[in-house]
Amino acid sequence: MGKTVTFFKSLCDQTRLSCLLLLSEEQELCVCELVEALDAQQSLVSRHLAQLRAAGLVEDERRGQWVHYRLSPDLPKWVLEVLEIVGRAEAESEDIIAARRRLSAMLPRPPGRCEER
Amino acid sequence: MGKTVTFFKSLCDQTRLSCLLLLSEEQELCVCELVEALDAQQSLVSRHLAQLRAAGLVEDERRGQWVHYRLSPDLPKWVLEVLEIVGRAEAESEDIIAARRRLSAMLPRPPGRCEER
DNA sequence: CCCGCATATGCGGAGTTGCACATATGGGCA
DNA sequence: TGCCCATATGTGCAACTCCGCATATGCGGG
Repeated sequence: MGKTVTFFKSLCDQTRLSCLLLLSEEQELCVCELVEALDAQQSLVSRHLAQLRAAGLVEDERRGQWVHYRLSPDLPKWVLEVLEIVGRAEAESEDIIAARRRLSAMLPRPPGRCEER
Repeated sequence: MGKTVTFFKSLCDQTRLSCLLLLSEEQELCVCELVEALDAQQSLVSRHLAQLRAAGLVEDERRGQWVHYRLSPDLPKWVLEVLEIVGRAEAESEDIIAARRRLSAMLPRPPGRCEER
């Protein structure tokens, strides 16, 4: 199947879209932060992240108990452009605002995040 | 469901994506042209166009026996930006090139198109 | 070594999607 | 009116998606 179609399949679910947009904003988040931000079940988030990884959109890195996700560093330019545009368009959406609020309410999270808690 | 997610659901099928990209290029196409360009069944194309119409992405206009489709005139700017970016990214794809070839091979089609045949 | 926390995955069910085939609708034309 | 062409839609099926629940895995600390 076309790579482009595969890319859009990743964007056409609210959980995955929110993950991608939050990762664009925050550079890097661990699973538990996304679970909190999206107010979703851990297994759900984990599964969608696995799909994003399979699609090559994100990469993960284990640090201790935590697994951190970020956008893949080698995404084609047009993919980044699309994400940026969508990010701007969605910036004021209920979902994203609520997610950001829950995220920043988690704790004071100095650089290093989950490791500190 | 979020409007954004709905939009991407429209893009995540190859038939619909190709329809949208061809419509971006050609301004306006009738169903039989899309059927030819995509080398697909008429019922398939018609159904996907109906989905795009339901999503508000295209509008149709009956002219005699033919129904012409074009992008909706009131699409949000970010949607047009995404379509443009994808159009550029997909411009060289097998699918689109073949579609363009079949389209231009249909006939000499002066402005007015299907009406002339 | 064992426990607990963070994360991943097996599994099954409900809903959805994409498709082909057949049929319906609607317009032009003899 | 009757026929033909372009388009839309009903129907049934196979495949796939999304989800929750339960369980597995991986890691650090006591």
